[in-house]
Amino acid sequence: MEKEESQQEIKFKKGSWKPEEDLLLTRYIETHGEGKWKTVSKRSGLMRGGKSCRLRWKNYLRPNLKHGEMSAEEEDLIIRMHKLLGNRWSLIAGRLPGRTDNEVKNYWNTHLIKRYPQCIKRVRSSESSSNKRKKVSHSPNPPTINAAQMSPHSSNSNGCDAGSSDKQETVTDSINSGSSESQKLQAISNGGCEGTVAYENPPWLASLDSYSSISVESFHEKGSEWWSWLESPLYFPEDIMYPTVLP
DNA sequence: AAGCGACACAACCGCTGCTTT
DNA sequence: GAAAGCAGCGGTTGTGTCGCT
Repeated sequence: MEKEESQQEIKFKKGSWKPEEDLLLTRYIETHGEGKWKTVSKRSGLMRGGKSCRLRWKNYLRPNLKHGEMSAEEEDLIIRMHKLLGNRWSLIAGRLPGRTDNEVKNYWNTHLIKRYPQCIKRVRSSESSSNKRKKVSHSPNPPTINAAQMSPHSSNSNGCDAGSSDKQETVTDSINSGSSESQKLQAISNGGCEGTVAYENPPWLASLDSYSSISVESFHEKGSEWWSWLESPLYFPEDIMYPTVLP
């Protein structure tokens, strides 16, 4: 049985999708709806794996998708969100109507990464200390957010800028190490910076019931409030995280 | 005009976590 | 509670296109 299926998988077609395949998939989903991708791949007549079907639909065929150049607003939001969430592309894409996680990821990797190389370092160093993919809610509701990744970056007069990979490591190290609960919370609420926090703490800190995550329920409840806060210029002063735009 | 390298984007792969049995 | 199956995510790779020599 398993052997049979694995043999069948070998027959799955790979590579670029042809217009007629797109049409088949679109018609099938319009009739039967999304989901059960394994079934889609079998019943639609496509010789494609379920994963491939899903990806094609989500990234290309789905209605209301935007293609083409990112607007300045979208780009700005990506930068802000990336600073906050790191490489959580699906979350970032969720705030960009019509854009997919793959598109955001590609855009970041091809366009923005050149302009903000200091940010790569920061994310990599932060991910190296918490490399495991963070839990994301299965429901369509907002996900669980890892508090370490949401830590606000303080303004500073003590070299504690948000672009500092060292400082980011300090935060995550502190959180991941065997520090006490209160020390961990301190590390988060200070954004890893000892001393003054020049910018107002984020509203979600008040809702933290543990150092590691914010509950789905509380995020759902307060989500829009937090997002609008996130999007405010106060939170990510451009001159701190991105002091220069490289030529 | 041909060859080559860089770039952009689509698609694949491996892994994780949730749901179902 | 354990195992299996499935969906989704992020990293990586493959391929087509464009510009330069």
